[in-house]
Amino acid sequence: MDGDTRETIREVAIDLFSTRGFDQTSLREIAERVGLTKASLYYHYPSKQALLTAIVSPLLDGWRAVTDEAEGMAHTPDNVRHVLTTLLDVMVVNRPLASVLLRDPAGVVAAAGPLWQDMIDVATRLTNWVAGPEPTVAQRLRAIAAMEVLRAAYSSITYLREEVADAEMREVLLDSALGALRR
Amino acid sequence: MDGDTRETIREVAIDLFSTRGFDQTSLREIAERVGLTKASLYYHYPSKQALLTAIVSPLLDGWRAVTDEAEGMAHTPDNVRHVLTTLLDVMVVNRPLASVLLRDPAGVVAAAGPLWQDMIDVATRLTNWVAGPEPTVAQRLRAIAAMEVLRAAYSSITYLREEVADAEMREVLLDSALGALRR
DNA sequence: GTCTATAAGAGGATAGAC
DNA sequence: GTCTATCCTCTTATAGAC
Repeated sequence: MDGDTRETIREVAIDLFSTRGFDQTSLREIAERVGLTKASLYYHYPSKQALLTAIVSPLLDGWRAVTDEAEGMAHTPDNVRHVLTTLLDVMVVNRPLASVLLRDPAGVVAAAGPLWQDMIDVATRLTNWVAGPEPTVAQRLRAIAAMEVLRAAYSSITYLREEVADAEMREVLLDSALGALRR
Repeated sequence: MDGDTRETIREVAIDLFSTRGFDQTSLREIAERVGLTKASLYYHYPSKQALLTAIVSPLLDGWRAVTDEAEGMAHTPDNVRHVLTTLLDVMVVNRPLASVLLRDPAGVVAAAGPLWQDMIDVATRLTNWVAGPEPTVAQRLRAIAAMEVLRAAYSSITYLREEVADAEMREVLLDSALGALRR
């Protein structure tokens, strides 16, 4: 059974957006891979932008959940570790999906509009929490750096040919992020 | 004197590519901002791709210089610090230019072709050197993470509203990258 | 060196038959 | 739900006058 055409379209789109980029991927290509015509896609999604939104939303939801939880917690070393761990989980789970953002930020920005602003806002809130209360500029820079380390979960696809076990990646990157954070 | 039209075009293109993305920026927009017509651009650059190449090449050259120097050095803690420092300098100096790459990697990949492969190759060589001789998977992950920290030089534009002095940024990010690297 | 005019094509999106 | 056919707009790029 291939019951859910809508879901198939979403999966194909994730694959293409994450490798070729959002702008570089035409609806014709997606339709071809799914085995439909361009016009048929519009029955399932009213626009290319709507398709993008359907793809990206789960990641935003994940970030928001982590952020909401964090902001209810005191900024202790244990809690920082916990928050970074949870965030890393979200990133690893949504790996293919997040590549969509990294492949063509400009295209996503142009298409996603307010959704993108939401992502910036959530990411900013999270970075601010990680930086701690009344942070110095240096602490804020370190917080940004720590977040960038987690991004290595995606870059590693480019640079490491061999497969890395999710568990090892989580462990190493968490420790590395904490290293980037402390003075 | 506005003697060098060619250089003016390059500067306007960097500005637009880095904010709107390579694909999202049309030659019409560039021409408009420069005060020429689209057709006139083609007198100075034979194609949009050639324009991109002219923009990106200096960054590639910078990376290559750092990489070549690194590969002639032993992998000692002092040398690692030196290499990361030099790389950070290159990134800070070429900040607007590097944003072109980050804004629309997919578009750049599609247009730059072999040039892009060169960049991947150089970045890979550098990451490998930073990981040290016969590295474990964990060491390679940490090397990737350290490189990502340097990228915070660019992300900080998004997250830090206030201006950060180049000197402070270099100091903090270098220390943070070293923190990400060590176990 | 810069212009006007135009070619040649791809993209997203819609109308309406089946 | 899927199709064919079409619209409209925008793009990169070229031809040729000045």
